[in-house]
Amino acid sequence: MEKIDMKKIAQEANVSMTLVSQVLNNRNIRVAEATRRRILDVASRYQYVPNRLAAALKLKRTNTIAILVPFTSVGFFSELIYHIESYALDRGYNTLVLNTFGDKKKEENALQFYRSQLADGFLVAAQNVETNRIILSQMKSDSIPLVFIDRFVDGIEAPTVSSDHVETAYELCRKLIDKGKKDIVFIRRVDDPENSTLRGRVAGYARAMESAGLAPDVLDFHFEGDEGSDLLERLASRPAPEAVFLHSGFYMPHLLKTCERLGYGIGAIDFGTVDGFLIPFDFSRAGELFEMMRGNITVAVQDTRGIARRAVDALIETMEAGSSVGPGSFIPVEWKEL
Amino acid sequence: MEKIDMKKIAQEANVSMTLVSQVLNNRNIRVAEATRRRILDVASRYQYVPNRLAAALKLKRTNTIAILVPFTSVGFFSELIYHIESYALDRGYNTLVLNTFGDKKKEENALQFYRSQLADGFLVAAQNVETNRIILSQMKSDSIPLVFIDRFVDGIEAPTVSSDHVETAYELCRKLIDKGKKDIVFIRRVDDPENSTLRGRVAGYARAMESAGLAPDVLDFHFEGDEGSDLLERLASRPAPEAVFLHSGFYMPHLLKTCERLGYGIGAIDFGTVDGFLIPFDFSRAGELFEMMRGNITVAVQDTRGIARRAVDALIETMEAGSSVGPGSFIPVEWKEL
DNA sequence: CTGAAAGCGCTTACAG
DNA sequence: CTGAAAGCGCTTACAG
Repeated sequence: MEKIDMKKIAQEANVSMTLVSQVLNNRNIRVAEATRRRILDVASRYQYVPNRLAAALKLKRTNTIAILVPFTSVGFFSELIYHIESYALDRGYNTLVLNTFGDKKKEENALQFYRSQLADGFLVAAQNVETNRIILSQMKSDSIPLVFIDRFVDGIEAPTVSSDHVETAYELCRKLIDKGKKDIVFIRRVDDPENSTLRGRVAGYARAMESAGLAPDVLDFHFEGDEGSDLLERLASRPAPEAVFLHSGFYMPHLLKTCERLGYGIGAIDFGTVDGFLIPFDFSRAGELFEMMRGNITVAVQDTRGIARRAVDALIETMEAGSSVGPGSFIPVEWKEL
Repeated sequence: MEKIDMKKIAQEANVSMTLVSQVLNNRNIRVAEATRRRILDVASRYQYVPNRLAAALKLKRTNTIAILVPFTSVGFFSELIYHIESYALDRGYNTLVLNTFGDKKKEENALQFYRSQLADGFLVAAQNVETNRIILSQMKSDSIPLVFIDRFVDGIEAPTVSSDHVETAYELCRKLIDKGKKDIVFIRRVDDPENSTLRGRVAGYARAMESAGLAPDVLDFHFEGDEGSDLLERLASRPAPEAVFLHSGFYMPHLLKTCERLGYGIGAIDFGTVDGFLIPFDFSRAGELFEMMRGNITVAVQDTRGIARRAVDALIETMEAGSSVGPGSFIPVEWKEL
């Protein structure tokens, strides 16, 4: 089967390429119905599929939204991608996911992508803030439409759609305080310290503690899969806390395993975190731990669907209007206690 | 900041576009070092980024691999994507994930994508077999490089990289038989009946049962999220089984919830499945269930990393050699008992 | 060492 | 109603 293009269709149907293009793209021009049929017939006979590369080159628009997120196989970002892709498709846009794997080099490459014109707009949850600031500001100066999702980069003006991380953390910490806890440690993974989400949560936690006359107590750990974590050592060097505020549910299984190895009386600890978590089937003693924790878990669940839709709307608005929409929006979280 | 292209760089540097292209792409031609510097300087001064659309249009190659998979936020496909992207990048290829959401229309669109030249080759885990057969055979006749991953479509000749689903199911069923179980029901979601993976597992299960003089017993259910499932009714109409072979661990939480609602003595049932599973944090009674199941779970865990790498290798070989590699390969599974 | 020119497959004023 | 022609931004023979 030989390769077919518009030129061949035009020859075969005895019309000009102009007409072929118009008809195939459903432009509402007046064409003789017979001519129209002829063109369509030839196209389908040869199983013609347009070359989007060529069209995009000419039109300077690809009808595609790029989503830049750190890779996660479960949880917040994974759900977010699902909802973004699904909703963007409904709104007539293709999507392109650029995973960064927490790798500076890869995130940089992904961002350089933008000027290679493969996408009309970007939804960005940047991970390596330092690396990205430069590229993101280039994007701004080239007026590439850009919306931050979940997190933002200081100094880059773009709408941000996210939960209100500060308020959420404040409320979560208040809930722990209201249960009578005083010794509440905020546990955070620090591999990504400039992450605005994390910073916001720390700020909300600290404000809640201070306003209750308590001293904020932040414990940092490093994490590279179940192997390279120093959480155990960090926790071992101090007494077991009364309550724990873990900045993201993503690390909850790891935290539980660690607590277990340290021999903590898990039933006595209150846990608060953001976003639900999943326990792996081969997590030994998972059953007992679950039982012990019952009644001591507070979770702020982010509305990934809401965030996704608002972000896509904001980006499309920016792309189509050519103007930046407001300062972004906060999407409310949902609380779960169990 | 004005838009910069090769033409402008050429003018600015007082050379031809040819030279600019050569230098910027590191072609090893002999250029005066001064000229070379000049070109590079101008390019970086204007923050030049090449238009990959234009290059791809000319070269008829994008250096991109498309991955077509049904969307899953956790589990097998999610891990697979991670390993494919990561390894493909190591081998110098960009990737593009096309999620299908189990939607015929969307899968069709995604496949039509192929001839729009946005990718040089495809890794396909097709979900809607009927819809796709036509398009896939078009791809074959256009000699687009294609490798099936995990599952294949009958009648389309392309290498398939996957676990040996038949053998794996046979062995899994044997393990249950060896534990002394006779009443072993195979539970499967039937929304995707032509799925070759599922078919293979049923075949392996049936062979193991028959070779032990037992009657295969397959129970079908429909599933659309936790809401629209008829598993409860299907199970309720019969006595509790001695052992269950669930075709994929993905549905394990759903099965457990259902068993619990039916009041099964879960400790008495042996469970066998393929791929690990994750228990949601808000799964009520998860703890007790975990405890009851201990010692009764057998899982065949697929080697997603191995599958991903082999598949990418096979695809790249096909793309670069222009010739189809062999009939594909099986990647061994790993067994877990707990 | 270097450049002029054709062409990848589209779209769209512009001119009948 | 319809067509000839320019141009999107690259790459690559081909010719000095």
